Amino acid sequence: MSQILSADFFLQQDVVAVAKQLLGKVLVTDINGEITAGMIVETEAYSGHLDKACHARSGKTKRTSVMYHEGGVAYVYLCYGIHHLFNVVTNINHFPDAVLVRALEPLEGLDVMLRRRVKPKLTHTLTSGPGSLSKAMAIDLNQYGRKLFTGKNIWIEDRGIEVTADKIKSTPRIGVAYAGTDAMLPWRFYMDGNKYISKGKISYI
DNA sequence: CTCGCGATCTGCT
DNA sequence: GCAGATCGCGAGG
Repeated sequence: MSQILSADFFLQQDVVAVAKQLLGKVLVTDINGEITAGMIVETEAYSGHLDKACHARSGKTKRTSVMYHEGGVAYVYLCYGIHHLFNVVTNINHFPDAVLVRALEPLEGLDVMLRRRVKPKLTHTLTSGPGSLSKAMAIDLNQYGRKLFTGKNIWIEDRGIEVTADKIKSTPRIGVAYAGTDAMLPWRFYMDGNKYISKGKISYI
């Protein structure tokens, strides 16, 4: 009943569509035999050179180079010098699109996640926010560029969770006020009512 | 609950 | 030099 997303899934050329399709899918990591899994409940789409909020807006750098790879690899970067943020690279070769995963609903390995986050018990903050979920899932620069469809280390599964269009809400992306009119694009998507949604400040302009 | 702030690294200006 | 796709803490309501 659970199917690892194939390489083809990530080659779709509409990153906004992929951001919506990833809601309800399950992100899994196996780090030194410790399995953790969580349902993706919040995403943001970032689309290539023309998107003023996308890291690829100023071309290819050491940090962004993996965004130019064909879809299906991980783009992980350090934000504010502290937090690792996890993105799914999409689109075909040379088109630097990515989906930022902003929140998960924990499903498996709760004890491992709590230990990594140094938390005594489960609350909605365990995997609410991109930096938090990366810490809970042990995602860091070791995952940079790693393939997401091999079923090893890190991958994404379809477990048949159905997310109908009326359950998907959209808003502008978080923390991208510097992006001019692109800050208003409604490219943040989340599952309505899920308690693990992050509470970041929305940047309208 | 909300607000303000410090931590700490990358890459552009 | 500085701002950034953030978080957790303490103080105040």
